[in-house]
Amino acid sequence: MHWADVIASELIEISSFHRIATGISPSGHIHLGNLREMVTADAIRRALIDAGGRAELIYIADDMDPLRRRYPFLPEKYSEFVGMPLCNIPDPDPSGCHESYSEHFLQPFLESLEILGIPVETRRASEMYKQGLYEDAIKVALKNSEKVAKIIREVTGRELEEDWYPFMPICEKCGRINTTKVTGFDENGVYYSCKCGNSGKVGYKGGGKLSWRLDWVARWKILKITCEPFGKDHAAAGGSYDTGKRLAKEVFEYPPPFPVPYEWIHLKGVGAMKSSKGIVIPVRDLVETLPPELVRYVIIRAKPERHIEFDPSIGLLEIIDEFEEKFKEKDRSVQLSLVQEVKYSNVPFRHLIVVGQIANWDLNKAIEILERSGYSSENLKEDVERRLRYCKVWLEKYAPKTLKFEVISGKVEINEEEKKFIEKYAEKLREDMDAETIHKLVYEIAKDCGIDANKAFKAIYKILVGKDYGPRLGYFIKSLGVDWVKKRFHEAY
RNA sequence: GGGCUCGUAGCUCAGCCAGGUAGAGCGACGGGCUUUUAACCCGUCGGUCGCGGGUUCAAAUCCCGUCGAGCCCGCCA
Repeated sequence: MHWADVIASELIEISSFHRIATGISPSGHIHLGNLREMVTADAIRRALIDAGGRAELIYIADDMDPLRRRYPFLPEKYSEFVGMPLCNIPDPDPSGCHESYSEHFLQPFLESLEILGIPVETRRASEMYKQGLYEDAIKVALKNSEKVAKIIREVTGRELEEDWYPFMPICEKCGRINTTKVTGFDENGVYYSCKCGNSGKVGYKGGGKLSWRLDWVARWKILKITCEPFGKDHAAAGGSYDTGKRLAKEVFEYPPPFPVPYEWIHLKGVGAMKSSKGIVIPVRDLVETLPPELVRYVIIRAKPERHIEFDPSIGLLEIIDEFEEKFKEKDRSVQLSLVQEVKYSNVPFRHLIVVGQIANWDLNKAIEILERSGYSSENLKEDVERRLRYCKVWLEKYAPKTLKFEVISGKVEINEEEKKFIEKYAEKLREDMDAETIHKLVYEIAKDCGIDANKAFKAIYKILVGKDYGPRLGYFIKSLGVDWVKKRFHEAY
């Protein structure tokens, strides 16, 4: 049974309707590692529906979260914004394409979610706070500060100051949220003093936010969350899910959601993807490189509790092979990955890599080549058009050099034997020959010259692509144009 | 100090939740194929399921312990 179906079957015993929450932080590029949370949630949503239940996905974008420090990808002057809520910090892109720091990272991610077929209700924390949705929760938390502190002490073993409050006001003077300290509260608002020297009072609607461990729990109740995937950092003993469970029951009187902890995705040879370190593959980039079903498949094929070692290069090619194979078997991971009804032709991605390069990414030329090689199906053109685009991007961005070739010009060093072969070959090569004839001619001429066919092929590849090997020769020469190839032979030595 | 995950063929992993004669892909080796760049087809080799104990008619699977690897929490979120 697929992991998503196992979770769905457990959920459906609790209720037939579920609200699944996700909470990826828009504090930097949202990357493949973050995406795991969304795709995991969506796989569960689909599994629930397949099991006869209903489900909705909610994404709480915590744009009230303060900027922790100036990350390496940020300009120098961003030091001054450290501590301010992300929604109040300007777009770090020099073009200022979005209205705030958080929107700059959030927007492309939301676009990607549409491409990935993940229907999600997005709620921004800043808006929820301003709308007053948190008001009751804040009051409950403040009134129960001692109880909250006790729970946190018991679960985490951490010491909290006597006058600790689970609320972080935004300083009206310096705009920071992590430099303030609550000094008291009443019906009108929360009183604070800030390290900047300012002190004052903020309201319950948008004047500040609950500290993380409380904020998370408050959301569960406000949005009626029943299930939530989260990173294993939250899942560790004494982590925020542990405190959350108790706070939910004892302070907010709401049952904690069904937890689905998941592991990090590592970038092969680099380590865990961390937006703060800038080692990431942004989701936006990924959906331009791979068909959506494959992006999903990378995540869905692995159980959430397992590490994923993501290799965007040759390793990805192996996953694509696997996907194409399992696609025929109606594999469950494939089912849960498909976004729309896509009709795959029988052309492997691996082969498109070669054809695309020969055809110089021209669709009609590519189709022509494919048809000559015997591929045919109703949806060939439609499918190739779609996947050829991805293929090109992948090849440019992630493919190992060994899979790329480039038609070269200029002189090439070849020996007498090779020269003799090339000359004879060029002499016999004619424009009206078909690919197969061109190909067979190599063996013929090689035999005449008394050289090994292998050497003959190598000689030609050396001249055309500067390597000992290359794409299947007949089609290659045909698509380059026989006359052009002859000319190339002449200028090569 | 605490928690989680992993340990099964040379490699990557499936199988474990609901116990019933160890699987796949890749690699290697042998063969086929007048080259789809790491194409394709056929075949062979390859594992005391980390280790020790327990439960059971029966354990890779359940339980206890132990060793090794990785990560997380004990700042913030």
